[in-house]
Amino acid sequence: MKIASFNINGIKARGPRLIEWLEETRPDVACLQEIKSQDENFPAKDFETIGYRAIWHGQKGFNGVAILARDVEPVEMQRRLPGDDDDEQARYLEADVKGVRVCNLYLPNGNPQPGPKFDYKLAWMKRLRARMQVLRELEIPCVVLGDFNVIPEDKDVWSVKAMASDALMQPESRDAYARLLNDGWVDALNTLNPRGGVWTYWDYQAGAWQRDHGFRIDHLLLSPQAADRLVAAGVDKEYRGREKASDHAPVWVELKE
DNA sequence: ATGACTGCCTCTGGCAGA
Repeated sequence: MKIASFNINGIKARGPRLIEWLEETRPDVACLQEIKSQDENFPAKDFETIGYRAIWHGQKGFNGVAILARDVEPVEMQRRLPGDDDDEQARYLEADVKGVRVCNLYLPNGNPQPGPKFDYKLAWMKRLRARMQVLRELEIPCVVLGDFNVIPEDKDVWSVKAMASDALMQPESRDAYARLLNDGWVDALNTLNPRGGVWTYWDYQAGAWQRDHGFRIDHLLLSPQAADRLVAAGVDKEYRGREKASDHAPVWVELKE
């Protein structure tokens, strides 16, 4: 069972690229972030045409997440991250698909830091930890995946110096991410690539893609019951080099049936 | 190097992204 995550940076702008990727790689589940679409404009029919059913949580202009499943309807289990009723941003969606709990997130970027946006990021990560503790206690195969907007370690970035003051790699961001792993979640890409040097994002600016100036911020975290079934994980890097590409590449994990 | 690019919803320039 292949479960993928893709920050598409606008579902309207990325439509053809997205359909192309789904048809070429055929993941069982595809979690999308930054759909930047209101609910009524979500192109569900385009996905049905190629065999995917979807649930989505949109928002005007930015954010927005969706879960697509091949041949089956994703069963929605949670919408919005619990812990703050005033949080209106569309960043979290959970579903059961073929016996696996799939939790799709778009974690706040947090720049500039310090400031209110960074405070929101850290508060969001605290709420995420609480949710993931509940999920882990279910003792089921569960994958929490998406754009975490955290560079976990120095080996996950092309230049530590260039990114030193960025919210993505502040000690507070990294500590909050490390706490998730310490609670018993397995970072699939890191486990299979312990030496680092694996990127999932390349900036549009300054020829970052051509120079391979990237970093790893899209993650797939596995509950123990999912980690037991880990077969492979990877980055569909090639899609970052195509015409009208997102600035993120898709990431995926393969679990034993 | 105050640089760079892209998408969104238009107050077609300002914000957000990372």
